[in-house]
Amino acid sequence: MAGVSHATKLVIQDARVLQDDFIPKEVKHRDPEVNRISDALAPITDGDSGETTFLLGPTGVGKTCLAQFVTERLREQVLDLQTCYVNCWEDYNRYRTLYRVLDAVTSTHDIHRQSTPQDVLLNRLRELDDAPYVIILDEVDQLQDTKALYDLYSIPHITMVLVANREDTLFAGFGDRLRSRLQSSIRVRLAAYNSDALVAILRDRVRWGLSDNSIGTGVLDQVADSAAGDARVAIGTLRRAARAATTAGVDRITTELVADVVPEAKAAIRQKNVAQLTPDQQVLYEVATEHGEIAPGELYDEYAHRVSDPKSKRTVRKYMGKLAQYNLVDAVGQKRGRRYHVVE
DNA sequence: ATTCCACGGGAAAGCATGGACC
DNA sequence: GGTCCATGCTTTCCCGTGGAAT
Repeated sequence: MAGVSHATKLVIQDARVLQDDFIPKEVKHRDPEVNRISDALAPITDGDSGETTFLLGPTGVGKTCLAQFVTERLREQVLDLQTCYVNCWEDYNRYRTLYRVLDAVTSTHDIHRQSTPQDVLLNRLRELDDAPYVIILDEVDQLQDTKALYDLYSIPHITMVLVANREDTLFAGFGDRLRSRLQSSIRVRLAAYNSDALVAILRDRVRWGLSDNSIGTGVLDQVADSAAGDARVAIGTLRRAARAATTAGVDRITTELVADVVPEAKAAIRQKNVAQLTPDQQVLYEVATEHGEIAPGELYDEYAHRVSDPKSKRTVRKYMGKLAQYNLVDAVGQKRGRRYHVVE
């Protein structure tokens, strides 16, 4: 108290608004998209099921935020509405997805992992037809087994909101039946934010979360520019800069401070993906990173050299497919001529 | 033209987990 | 407790395919 003036320190008033999972009470710059999603879900208010809706666009454009915002708002209108958020990164196959969806609305004491057949999960879901159910499937392109989509699609009281990066690769993995069923679904495409929009978003977060005058307009521009349209990176940068300012005991976020934390903000996203890999997969990624670009044979030899109990070549090929799907690595060329590049 | 290497689908084996039953 | 069974996940094995190197 005495001696140390508050004015000399940057104060984080509300750290939550700088977290990744924060959902604002109002969404800016996305009115047309919000309306289209709302329209797609509107039949639910009349007791029907909504349209299957895709939210498509690059990372950090607010897809997940929008999906949650709209379903949250719908919940205010529909009393018995059930909702569920599934991240397909974590629940990447049919069983886990169904389990998560069921677990969100019922007590699953009698359902146990592994030893309960998938059909049982599905039947239980079908029986829950007394209330509408909106399911957000995030990062749905990470789903290895699209049967779950087919299953859920076939249940009348369930409405799906599917979130993904790229439409073409997503639909390519679907198979004919599913593709034709989803042909008529609503698609909402979200473009990257421009710099002005990002600055506006950041300004709100600063107003809600930080003390006044803690960051200048020019510095906000800098944060926005470095994020290249990705709001997640922008907010992450702001969060890290605020934290750095706090530990340094200064009252303003400066240009230098932002420049310091930009690399780690960008690396953090990648780091999150790498952390989810198994030790074997991490070694493969490590080898690939050291070379930047590498032929499969050389990659395998080096990998086998580094671990005590190397997996088979076939398994490594599967692993590499996974790394490619996670966009950590790029597979260039077919068959024999293939080379792996690490994605920068 | 032939050989070589890698891909990727599918079948089967091996593993872990949890229930049922004794 | 101990044993057996069902289920799903991972890994390996097998192998047809095809582009690249010789």
